[in-house]
Amino acid sequence: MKLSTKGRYGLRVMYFLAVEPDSVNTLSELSKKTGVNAPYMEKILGILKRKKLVKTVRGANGGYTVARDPKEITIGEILRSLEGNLYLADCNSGICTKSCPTKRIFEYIYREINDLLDKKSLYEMVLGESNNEESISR
Amino acid sequence: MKLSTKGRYGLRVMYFLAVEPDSVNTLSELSKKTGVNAPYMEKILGILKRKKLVKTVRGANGGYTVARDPKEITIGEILRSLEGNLYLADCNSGICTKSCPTKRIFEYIYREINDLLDKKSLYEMVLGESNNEESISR
DNA sequence: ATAAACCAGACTAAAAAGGTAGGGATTGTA
DNA sequence: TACAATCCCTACCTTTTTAGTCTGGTTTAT
Repeated sequence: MKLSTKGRYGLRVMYFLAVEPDSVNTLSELSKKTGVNAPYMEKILGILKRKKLVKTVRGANGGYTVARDPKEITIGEILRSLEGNLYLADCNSGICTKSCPTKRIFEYIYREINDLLDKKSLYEMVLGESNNEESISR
Repeated sequence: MKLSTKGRYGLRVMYFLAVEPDSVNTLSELSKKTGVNAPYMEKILGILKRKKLVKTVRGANGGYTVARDPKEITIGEILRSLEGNLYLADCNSGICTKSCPTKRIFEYIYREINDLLDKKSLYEMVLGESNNEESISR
């Protein structure tokens, strides 16, 4: 159970976009800032665009911006859009019928993790450096 | 970000062992109960044994039992033993230097998820059916 | 002895992740 | 209008991981 690079790189690029929400970053700028090769970064940005987390400006002088107020975008939303659903359970096997305890525990964990991730906004992450320090590094 | 079958099957088998902590289950019994084919179940049990989550009795009439009091075993311990560390971050790239916000957010999430998983014991999972119902299905 | 059980490691097929490539569409500017 | 800068899209490929299989052990109660 590990986040893939898509999730990590995706969150990283969202950070750089959120830092300057009013300026347009080109793919090559974002590739440089994040340290991720351009074609792969482009793929990730494509996903983020389809999920309406980034906006694009096409043509010359175009590029990418964050689609919405970073205060309204949660870490959970970003990760789910790139990692697929964080759904852990998957009760196959006739074993787990109506009241399967394994299934219920997975559903519980699933909800808790998502709640947790949705409590943290992209904006808080940007602020992290300064005022959130103490709540983050315990 | 999804649990592999190892984690799911492993938690399932730990549940069946915890339900009757005093009886010895053979591999084939556990394979039947969990609905997982025997050779693969055996592999999973091997991992759980090395992690000291199950005990074995070798030879005829042998089998598997839970190694410790289910109250002392957490869901997190089980999942980590099968899924590897749930470590999400991994700041490569000179980009993320001393005060990388992405790294810190991942470390924060990592701790929170592990805290969460370690708050739930195997015993509580076994009880789930009856008294934990309302806290689990919200 | 023998049969019932666990043990250990190597092998393989399938899926997912990670990365590449290349051509197409859009648009600001000269 | 031409052209260069830009996003856009799909298909492909390689590597790693997952999931499962196989074989041949070792241990021990009867």
